[in-house]
Parts: sequence; structure tokens; C-alpha cells
Amino acid sequence: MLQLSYIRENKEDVLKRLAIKNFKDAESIIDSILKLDDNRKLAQRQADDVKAEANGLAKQIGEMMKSGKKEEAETLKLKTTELKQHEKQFDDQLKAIEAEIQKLLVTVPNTPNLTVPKGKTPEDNEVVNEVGVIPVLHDKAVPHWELTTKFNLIDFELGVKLTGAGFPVYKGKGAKLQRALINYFLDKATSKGYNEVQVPILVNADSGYGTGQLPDKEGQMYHCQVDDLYLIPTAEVPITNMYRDVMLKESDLPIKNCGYTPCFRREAGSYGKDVRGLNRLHQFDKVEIVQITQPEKSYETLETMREFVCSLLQDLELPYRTLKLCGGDMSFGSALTYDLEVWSAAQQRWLEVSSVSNFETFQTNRLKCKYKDANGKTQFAHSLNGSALALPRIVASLLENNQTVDGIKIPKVLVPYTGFDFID
RNA sequence: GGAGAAAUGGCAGAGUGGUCGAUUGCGGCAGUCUUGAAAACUGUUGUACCGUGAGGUACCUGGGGUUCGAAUCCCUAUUUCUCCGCCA
Repeated sequence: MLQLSYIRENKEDVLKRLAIKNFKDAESIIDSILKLDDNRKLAQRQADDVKAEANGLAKQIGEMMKSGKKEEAETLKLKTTELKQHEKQFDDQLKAIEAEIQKLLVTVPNTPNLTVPKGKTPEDNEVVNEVGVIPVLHDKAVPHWELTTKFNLIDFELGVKLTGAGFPVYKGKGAKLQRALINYFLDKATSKGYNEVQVPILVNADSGYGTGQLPDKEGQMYHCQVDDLYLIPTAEVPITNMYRDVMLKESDLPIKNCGYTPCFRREAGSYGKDVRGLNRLHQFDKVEIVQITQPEKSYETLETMREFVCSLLQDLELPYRTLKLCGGDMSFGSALTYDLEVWSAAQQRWLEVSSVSNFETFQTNRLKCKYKDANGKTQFAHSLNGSALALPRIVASLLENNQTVDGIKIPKVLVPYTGFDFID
């Protein structure tokens, strides 16, 4: 959520940036917000004045009662009854305006960084680099959904029976490979100073609002209505919300957390060949990294996070490319996002495996996560997060890229974790 | 799941209808003393909003109510603790 004072002071800049994100009706919404805020100020002043008067009278009544001037007190009481009605009226008015402002404010996306490329579709994303060698497969090479069946690694049909499409059952070496990747990712993150946390995978609505999934992505999350809890779409939600309503000290920063969780996404509206096999699932595993930093350090931090994720892909010997997302392809709350995509050799396409973003104060404003700087001034911290990494598409490209006529090679770095170096 | 108790500032913990944004201690910050530090002593120390300012308003877990006036009384939600039951 943008800060109202920031919008007021930088209206032109905000509009210019929102245009990069192709946010429709930006000007009319911003104008409505500012106008409502003017009304809010007026309403508060009226409410405060009435309350001040009532408070003063109550104090007088108290003194009169004490000194035995009962009759005078009774006359004053009559006066306050009238004031009370005004008070309620102004209060209701104020509350209504505030609710209206909030309702509009949460629909405004974060302002992108000025270096974000203009554009509307994934085709407009800027390719930052391409690393690694695209493998040339043998004649009989097949996509991963055939390999997982052939080597009995994943049973998609069984998942359909247990739950539905998009909930695969991993078996044998397939299951072990999952565990190996998770452990490898966590070990590497903790070796870089990230503190490992294990968090709930169901969160309440406050947490959903805190990181911006609500109200923007309401329909994308599984919702347990009986208890009004949401299954997390990413560990970002619980991990970042650990700092909701928290006042940090500057010496606490940067905060670096990592955590493994399953992730749940309804993916309403997705279908077709792009969702085959492991390409798009309703439940998948992911290790997430989250940082909270001082504002002036967040972009530097974003780069180190991106480099960290790249190092994982290099270790896994997967060819990848880095994209700087254009305004139209960025998420609601992000100010700058890098996507990392691995090459899927049998499908002949790039698969997104990580998204690394700087949210600046967009989340911390909602979370009310502040810190005291060296001058004793409190201000919002910046929050960042990135996938490091999401498993399914990593598995897809590992299997496809490393297939030989006899079986599948496991990258060296994973062998200590899997206990095998070949699947056949 | 049943019965009871509780929720106050960064922390601990007073406060049971008016003079309470809230005693006190610890912690933090500043100063005195000291070569420096510790100890001791002195002062200071919540957040948000409105107002050019003086100042005003709100907040004692959240929400509602009673009252001229609520941290204090009532209702409700949530959480915690104790006892009982159940249980990976």
C-alpha cells in the first residue's frame, strides 16, 4: 500500500510510475483519494472539536459533583447530551471516509522503479543475461512427464485420485530428489547467513492483507471457510508477516530469513499444454528467502539476492536467463522484479523458477513494520523476497536436460543429498 | 471439549468510575563523576492523526455497550495460564 502522504507530495511522479504498470484510471483514483483525504481532515477536526468540548464539560461536572454543586452539574449534563449526538455523527462520518480511503488505497499497485521497462506482456520483459549451454538431446529424448512415468518418479493420476489435477504423488527416487533439493537449497541459504524458519502454512486474513495477497488475489488462494484461514501461496506470506506490527532497531537489520514450505495456488483459469506435467501445479514445494532492510540498502540487497539464486542454478548446471520484468508483467506489490527462467530442453522453452522482488515500503506500510534509524527517527523498512527455488520446474528441466539413452544424470552438487547419481 | 483465572507502555508490574497517557522498577538516551569503563547520582524516554503554532484528539488485546465522564462496570471475540478430559 502506498503511503497517503507520499502520494500527496509526489502526485505527478506517482502517476508517471503507475503508468509504467499500466494501472487504469490512475489519475481519477488518486484524485478521489486525495479529495477524500481532504474531507477526512475536515471531519476529524470537527469531531475533535466536539470531543474537546465534551471532555471539558465532563471535567467541570466532575469538579462540581465533588464540591457539592449538584444542581449546576445537572444543568451541564443536559448540555452534554446534545453534544453527544454531534459527537457520534462526526465519528461515524470520519469512520466512513476513512473506510472509503482504505478501500481505494488497497487497489492501487506499488509504484515501479523508474528503470522498469515499459510494456504489457511477457514479451516486453528485458532479457538481462543468458547463462550456460543449451544442451543438445539425443533423438529419443522426451518431455519430463514421460520421464517421470518411465522411471516411476511421479504419479500424476494417483494424485488426481487422492485430490485432483495438479497434486502429484512423488515416489521412490522422485520423492528423494524432492527432499534432496529442499535440503540443498536450505543448506546453501543458511550458509549465506539466512536464518531458517519453519512457519504455518495456513494464515489468517490479516496476514493475507499484510503482504498484499488480499484483497488483490482473493480468488487465487485456497480458503478454509470454517476457520477463515488461507493456505499460503508462498512462504513469503507467513515469513514476512512475522514482522507485522513490529518496531525494529536499526541494529536488527538486515533481517535475513529462509524457509521451506509447500505452496498452494488455485490457478483458476489455467489450462492447456502449458500446464502439463510439472509446469503448473496446485501444490508445490519451494524454499523462499526474505529480507528486511534499510531503504537505502534495498536495491543493493535485491542484487545480492538475485546473485544468490543464480548461484543455485549454476550449481545445478542448468542453463538459465534473467529477466527484468516490464510494468505489465510485474506483481501488484513489487517495485522491481527479476524473474529467473531455466531452459527446458525437451519442451524447448524457458520455465520460470524464481521471482526476486523489492517491495520497498509497499508491504511494510501495510504490515506497520518500522525501525528506528540512527537519528532516532522511525520509518518504514523495505521488504524483499525471492524464490530459492521453486521445485517443480527445476525438476522438469533437470530430468529433461540430463536425460541420456540409459537414464537421467543427477548434478554433482545434489549427489550427497540424493545418495544416487543416476536414475534408471 | 468442560471449569476457573488473566490480557496495561520496549520488558516487568501498580492502578476497581473523574485530578490517568497512566505510580514504580528494569532497559534505552543525555549529563555529572572517571584516564576510560563500571557503579552511583541527575534529567529524559510510546504511537498515530489534526493544527503554521499554542494546542487538540485517539489508543491500557480487538469489537460493541452503560455513563456527563471508563484502563476501571457490562456484553462479545481472540489469546494466554491453571485444573479435568482426550490425543500425534
